Amino acid sequence: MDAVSAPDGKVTPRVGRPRANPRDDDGLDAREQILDAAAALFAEHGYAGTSTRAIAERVGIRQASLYYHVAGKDDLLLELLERSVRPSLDFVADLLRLGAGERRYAALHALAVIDVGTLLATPHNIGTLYLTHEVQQPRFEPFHRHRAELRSAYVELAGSEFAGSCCLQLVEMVIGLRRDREPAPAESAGLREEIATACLRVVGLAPGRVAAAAREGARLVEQLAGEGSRTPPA
Amino acid sequence: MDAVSAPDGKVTPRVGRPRANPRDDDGLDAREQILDAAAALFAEHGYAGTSTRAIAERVGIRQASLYYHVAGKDDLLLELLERSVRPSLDFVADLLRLGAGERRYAALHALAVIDVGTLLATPHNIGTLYLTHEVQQPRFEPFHRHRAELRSAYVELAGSEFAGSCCLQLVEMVIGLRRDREPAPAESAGLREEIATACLRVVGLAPGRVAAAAREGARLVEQLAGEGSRTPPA
DNA sequence: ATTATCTATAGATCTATAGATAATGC
DNA sequence: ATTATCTATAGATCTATAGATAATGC
Repeated sequence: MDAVSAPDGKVTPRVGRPRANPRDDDGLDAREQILDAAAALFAEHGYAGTSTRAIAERVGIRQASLYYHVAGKDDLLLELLERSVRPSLDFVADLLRLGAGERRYAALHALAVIDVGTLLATPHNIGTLYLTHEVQQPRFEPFHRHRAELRSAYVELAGSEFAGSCCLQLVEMVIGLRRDREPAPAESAGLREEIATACLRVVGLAPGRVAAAAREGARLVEQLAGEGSRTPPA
Repeated sequence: MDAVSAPDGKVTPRVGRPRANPRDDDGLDAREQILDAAAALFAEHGYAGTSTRAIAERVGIRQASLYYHVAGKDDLLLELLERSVRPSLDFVADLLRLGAGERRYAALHALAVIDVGTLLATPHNIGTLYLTHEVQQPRFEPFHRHRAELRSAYVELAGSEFAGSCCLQLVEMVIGLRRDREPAPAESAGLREEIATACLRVVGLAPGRVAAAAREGARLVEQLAGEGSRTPPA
């Protein structure tokens, strides 16, 4: 046994000097614990409003000890941002292929369902960080590239720049809904469908055809989520 | 003449010790100059990312001199936030009255047009501050109340909580569009219509009735904007 | 005399680095 | 010996207050 995860939450001996205020062992390695603490605090107080000291305190270590695991605060934000787009992005290529021609609307529905799902599955509602102003700094360019890829998938499936923007905007509504009131898992499933259906309406699909496209979209989601080793989002 | 505004932009003598770095006289009083500088900097670097020193420097005064006109940084943010909702809110009562019954969709369209208009008219795209995390502090409760009023107007006209959220979300899309690329005034008019029409579609109005509701909505906007002493938004 | 600024500064941060130390592993 | 932490601190902020000063107004 490798001296880290305890199957029952008991404290497990670690290499290195002991922490000042050890928390219950959650089985995560130190970097992951730090990312989780940062996510929670960034989401509540914003990036600039969160000090490295506050992050360290939540983890149970001293402020300076963060730097053994992490290059700096921006390092943390970048990784969290990436985790909020990557899972959706993993499906984009397949969806664009499957969505060529007739099944465009089904694919759009599926993309929305998946993307709302990853935003819901994200720990501590990281999506709130999308609009933090610091994100515009060149340091976060990799995230921007990935989000732009996602956006252009919406544009292609929705049929125009404007319609694509509307869909992305509707999908990201889930961030605010989740902030105002954490939805129960049961509601979440319905929310994914509702938002995806709103996307179909906003792009101008005739109401008579919305239900069919939604059904076909749901099939696409199951097909893609089942197929790879990927986890289906929440 | 009252020693402040110069009709031709020339420097006008002021009461009080001269400023360290006087800018060209823009005719605004000091508080207004400070608000404008704060808006520009908050929008670019965020609230937490903007120091009082930076605001003062943009105005051409020393950091400490701000406090003669302003109680603190949060004072500035609150006032800017209020200015981004108040103009729309001034129309809400009338729209809810006019929109009872059959004209609900026309009133929804009108509300969206007006609201996109005020977000477009806002100096330095203040709307970006809606999602700044500091806004959640109790200090900014007055703004929250006003935005909640606006939101519930959308909910009432759209017919459900969810549909109302969708509309508000679509309207606020203009903030991001404006951030990515400042739209020319000519595009702005079209944008208002496009977004308002997207709202009608997203709430499920039959496509055949969208155009008529949009026309009627446009009439409502003219009627309301013309009627009071209020300025029609940009 | 009044007004709007200035200079100077206290006190409270905050990030990141340097070097010491308390565990385990061999 | 290696690892993961600790303590201590430098250097750079940042907000807000106190008191001085340079204009205009009367």
